[in-house]
Amino acid sequence: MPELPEVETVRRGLQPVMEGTRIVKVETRRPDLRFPLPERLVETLTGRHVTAIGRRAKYLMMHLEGGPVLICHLGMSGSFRIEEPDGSSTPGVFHHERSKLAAHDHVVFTVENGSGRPSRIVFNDPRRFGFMLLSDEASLDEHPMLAGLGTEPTGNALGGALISDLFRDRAMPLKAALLDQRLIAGVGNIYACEALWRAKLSPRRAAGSIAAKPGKTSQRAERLAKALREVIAEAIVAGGSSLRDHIRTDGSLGYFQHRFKVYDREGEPCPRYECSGVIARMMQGGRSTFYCPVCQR
DNA sequence: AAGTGAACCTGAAGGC
DNA sequence: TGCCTTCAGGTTCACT
Repeated sequence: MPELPEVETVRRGLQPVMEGTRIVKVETRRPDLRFPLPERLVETLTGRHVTAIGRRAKYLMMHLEGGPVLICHLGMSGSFRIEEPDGSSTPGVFHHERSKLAAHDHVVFTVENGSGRPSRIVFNDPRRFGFMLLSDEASLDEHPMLAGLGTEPTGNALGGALISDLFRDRAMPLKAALLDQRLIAGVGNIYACEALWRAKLSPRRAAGSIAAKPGKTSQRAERLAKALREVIAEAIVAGGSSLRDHIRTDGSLGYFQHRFKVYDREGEPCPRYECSGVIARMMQGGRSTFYCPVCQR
């Protein structure tokens, strides 16, 4: 489910309910996700105030008073849902299920904002590829899961010049380069496909082939940088993509999936104006790549 | 270095 | 109805 836009959507959902609140209870309903849950998870979090909910690439960070940071990754199927207090005026679809937990609800946080009406934040992950790790504010950047991450594909940091520098002399296919979190961090299978279509670049092309010669600029690298920034930004505005299940913390759906141009559209005509191509699917590194063989070169 | 395949795990969808 | 295969938004590791 979650690439950068989905994780950012989750962050924005959690922020108003968690920031500034105190965690009054943490319940773990199994000992492990992808990794064993941190041994001291419950005792470290219980009773502490949440100071901020952050994000880096596809990682969520729950910052706690006094220094601890809970690093969360949603894997393929992880999600958080928020259960507002009974009688809250905030709309939520889970009021009636307040006392029930569903299959694959693995970690339950109860937070208290001072009104005397606690909310529950429930982490659900059927496939358990997600994980939670404890770190500390002071050493967060050096945490093994975060230290090697590349540039965020948001804002102005990612430009043609940087793409050129990152991709120069690399023989790996562009698609593989986009999925390499050490180069650009947060792009997954969907947005890699979509960005390459927008940039009219073949997923097969060697990454190094779009790099500018020293001292020059590369139109292809500029196009790819722009396509990445735009598709990520648009997806965040749309609340991410919801494919097989709900994504947003309030139970509503993101709607960017309706704007996919190539992803999961094998056999459909290429949506580009006056392109006669048909969207194709191939496997690269064990993942499906969707692309237009006609206009993506 | 690049490419492939497998592994982790569950569930949905499609074919028969 | 059931049984089987294939595939899925991520990451990592072993091997050619």
